[in-house]
Amino acid sequence: MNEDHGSRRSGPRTIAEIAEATGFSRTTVRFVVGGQAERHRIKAETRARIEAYVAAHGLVVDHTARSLRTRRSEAIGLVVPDLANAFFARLTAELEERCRATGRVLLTASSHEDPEREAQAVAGLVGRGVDGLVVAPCRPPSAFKGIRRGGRTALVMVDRAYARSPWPTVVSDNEAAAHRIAARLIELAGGDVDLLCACPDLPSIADRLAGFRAAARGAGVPAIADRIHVAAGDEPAAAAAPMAAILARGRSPRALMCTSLLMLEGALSELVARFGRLPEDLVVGTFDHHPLLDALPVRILSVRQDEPGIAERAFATLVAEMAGAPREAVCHVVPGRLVERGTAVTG
Amino acid sequence: MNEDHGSRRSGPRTIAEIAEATGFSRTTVRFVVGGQAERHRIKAETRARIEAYVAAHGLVVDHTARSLRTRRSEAIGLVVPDLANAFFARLTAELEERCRATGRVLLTASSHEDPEREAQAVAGLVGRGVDGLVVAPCRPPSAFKGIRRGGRTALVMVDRAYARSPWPTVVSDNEAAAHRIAARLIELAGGDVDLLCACPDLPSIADRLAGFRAAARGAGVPAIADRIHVAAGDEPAAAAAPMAAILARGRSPRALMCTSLLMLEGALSELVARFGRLPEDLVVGTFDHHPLLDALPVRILSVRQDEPGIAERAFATLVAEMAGAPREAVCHVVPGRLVERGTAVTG
DNA sequence: CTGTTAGCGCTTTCAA
DNA sequence: TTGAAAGCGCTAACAG
Repeated sequence: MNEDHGSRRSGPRTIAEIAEATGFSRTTVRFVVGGQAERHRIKAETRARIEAYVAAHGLVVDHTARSLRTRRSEAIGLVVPDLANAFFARLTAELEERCRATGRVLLTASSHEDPEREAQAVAGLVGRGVDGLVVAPCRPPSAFKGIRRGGRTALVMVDRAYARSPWPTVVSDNEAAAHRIAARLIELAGGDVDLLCACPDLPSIADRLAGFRAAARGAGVPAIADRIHVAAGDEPAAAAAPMAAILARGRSPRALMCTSLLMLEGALSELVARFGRLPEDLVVGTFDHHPLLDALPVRILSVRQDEPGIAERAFATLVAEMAGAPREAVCHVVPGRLVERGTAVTG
Repeated sequence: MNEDHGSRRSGPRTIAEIAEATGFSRTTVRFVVGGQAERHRIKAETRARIEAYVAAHGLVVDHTARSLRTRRSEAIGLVVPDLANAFFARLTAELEERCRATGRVLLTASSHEDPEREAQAVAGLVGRGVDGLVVAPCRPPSAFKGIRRGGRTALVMVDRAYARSPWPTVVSDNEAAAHRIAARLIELAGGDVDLLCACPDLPSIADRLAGFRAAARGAGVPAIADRIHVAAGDEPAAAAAPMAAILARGRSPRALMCTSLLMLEGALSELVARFGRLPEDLVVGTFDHHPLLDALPVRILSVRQDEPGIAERAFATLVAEMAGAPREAVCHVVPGRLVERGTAVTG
């Protein structure tokens, strides 16, 4: 029956168990394990006895119970389209690091670009009592209105700046970066440049398109609309159709700009399939850097988004709001870094 | 003073609030929102009134309070060396998906290969009351002995099978896969093959080394010990030193096997730095696939680990243990998939 | 069919 | 310097 008398248990103890075992009250125990022994002038011997017991048996304070009482969980939630995506994976890692450093934990969830899943994820995390939420939203954020439990959950958006979002937002400088890449490609290829993009309605992608268009306009490139090719989805296979359209011109593109690494992967596959290799004089521009790009036998420009910077801004904003700062619907823009490398193979 | 009378609040309600507002008891409300209306034969009108109220005002059940009472959190924890690493990112995504599908949430933490951080992460997650824990351990798992709160936290290890671990473990078939890659490289390069590796003491890497050695032995390759080059850490920059040793022979290696993508990246950088391009007849074998590998101008073999398979096995094992199944210290081996692609550039 | 009650382990306030 | 008591929102067992 009662195989568990409290003293035979292995594993860490609760505060009440320690109190009973040492003969002091819960309050006293809590003061010493909470590091408030000095402040409450606990007798040295009392303190020593309690600390010895803890050292011997261990202690894990139950955050569940603590949260219930204090109405805060020291946890923050993250909702992204896809955790396996390199950008979001790095963002997750950076946020997790900041959580750890401040004694918090990170709860993660993926929306797979599905607003319903996103809503479920948010509700689930809020129900778990997260103090704050970082979301890379897959739709205009109207759905977030009523979700905040008692209005107490802080919220910041990342990666996608929907117009007139009421939430603070942190994004990369997509338009400026796209402008820089495009201008350079146009310069290198004498204006003969194509853009391969997916999900043009996402704010981040729309900004990249705008940057591309502005650069083309600035350089006087004609018929730029015919040079913008939209894939059905942001995955390598979806790049096949638009690439077929490009290759139907009967020659390799001179310069190719991609709005994501996945598009680039798809494009390269198609080129390799068509020509047996990557055309030597091709120039490529892309968003999101990957070290393997350096080994490709083409001239390549990429923009590395500043995940640590984005994470830092988002986290700081979130913490400020959790600490009671008024929410401001500002959009923080974090610059990326342009990486240009001459082609290695022809060097 | 009392600006909040309970009915003026916006946002979802607690069960007690709904009970008071509708005039029924908490039990009744709980039965209908918990989908147990049928089972307890709640009057249809009662049910309709409650459901209407919920539809109008929303409801978020407080998992914090529920957990405190039920002693389970419907949450599982994941501790990996680095969330940004592509393999672990995919594993995380797969686990998160399985959590979502079963109404759980995933709490993530990184150890950065530091046993102390790992212990902190585990303690933090256990303190949060996770029902189960998936860990890619960075040291022999002796430290996990006492951590399980009340002995109730299920635990399964992934990616690294330490000898005589008392916990169920799920890993890739590193040795067999390495054997296959090595055998093929030896065949293609007439036995002229080098291995670049980091962290040879990790069980996964040790297994890959063993597979390499066995293949070399089987093919009668001489002086294989001289062909194994160890980097100081699993990061591209650390590959510089061992690559320098290889290149000091005055010629490009014929076949190069890497125990991780990061090693491969470092190796390719060095080759490009040395020769201005990748040597045309180089053959490369590596662990962990990446789509960009397909665009490299070298013949390449890679083993794609089966993250969904690993996640599925780990999750199933964890759920079984949480459901009361006895813990078995078995090691599940999930086969990877060998991807071989002829060189695109010389094709 | 519906309501009452007693805690889960913690923090907080008040008392001694 | 220490202790007692109330209660966070929920579930579970038992009464009607």
